[in-house]
Amino acid sequence: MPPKHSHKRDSIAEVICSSKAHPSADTVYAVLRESYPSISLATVYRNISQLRADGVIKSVGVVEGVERYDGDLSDHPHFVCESCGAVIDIEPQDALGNSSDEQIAEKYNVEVTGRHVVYYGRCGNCREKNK
Amino acid sequence: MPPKHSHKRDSIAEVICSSKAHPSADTVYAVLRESYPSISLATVYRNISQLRADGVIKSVGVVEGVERYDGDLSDHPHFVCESCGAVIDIEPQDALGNSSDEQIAEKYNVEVTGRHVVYYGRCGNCREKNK
DNA sequence: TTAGGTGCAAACCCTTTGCAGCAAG
DNA sequence: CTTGCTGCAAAGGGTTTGCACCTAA
Repeated sequence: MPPKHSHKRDSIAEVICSSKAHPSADTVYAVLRESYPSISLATVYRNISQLRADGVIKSVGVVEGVERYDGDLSDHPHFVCESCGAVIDIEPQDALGNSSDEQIAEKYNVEVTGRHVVYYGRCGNCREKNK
Repeated sequence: MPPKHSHKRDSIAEVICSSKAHPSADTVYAVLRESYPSISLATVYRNISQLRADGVIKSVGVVEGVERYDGDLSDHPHFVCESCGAVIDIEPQDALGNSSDEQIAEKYNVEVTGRHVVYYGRCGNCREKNK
């Protein structure tokens, strides 16, 4: 049978995709309570999980113990404020190797104190196991 | 008065700094139970926190819900296996812009499916607040 | 009718903290 | 002494899950 439709799931996706703040589950929950006063946090978590599996949204990592999500699936850098936890998009052309910290600092009005490059995938062990 | 000395803290730092696996608090705990059968997980967490504040170790982020640590303070890329959670060091010269995914895949025997560049620091708002 | 979606509450799990006792300067 | 370190157990806080009910195809 054809996949079902869920207004709430659509709304959750919309909140994440239309925001530039990389919201957490709890933030999405707070926003949606205005439209769906009875919505449950569990519903938000479950739908976020499914939206991730469906490739509609992705995680940008855990900031201050809370997972943050992004509706922009393109591979791009982020800036994380260590004071308030804000997550800011950095344009791909400003990535490491193309731009200095000073250039990023000026362009995005931030102070860069550190950077981190992470690759994801499967390690040699897991590939051997045909996982 | 001069700062005190703690054999356990030294051992915790040593486990992290001598490992290339980027261990979690729980992994450190498991290792140290061999030398200190009565050590508490709380002690591991407290000392990790202090070692971080002292700049002896740093966090490499949260993998599968668990924080991982690195005794190599240099700014370098990592590879995270999405199957088993392994964290592998990537040499700085292989960072984005200097190396293709294929080159990384071959050199480190991994399969790269994604990458992420993160800058850390203070955002404009927080700088205005003189935080 | 029937697989999937939802709310609620409890469970989970990693991490932190309060407290009393211990150890080192 | 006096400050810091430790173990224990409990508390915290974000996320997941079991269950019964509801909803859309």
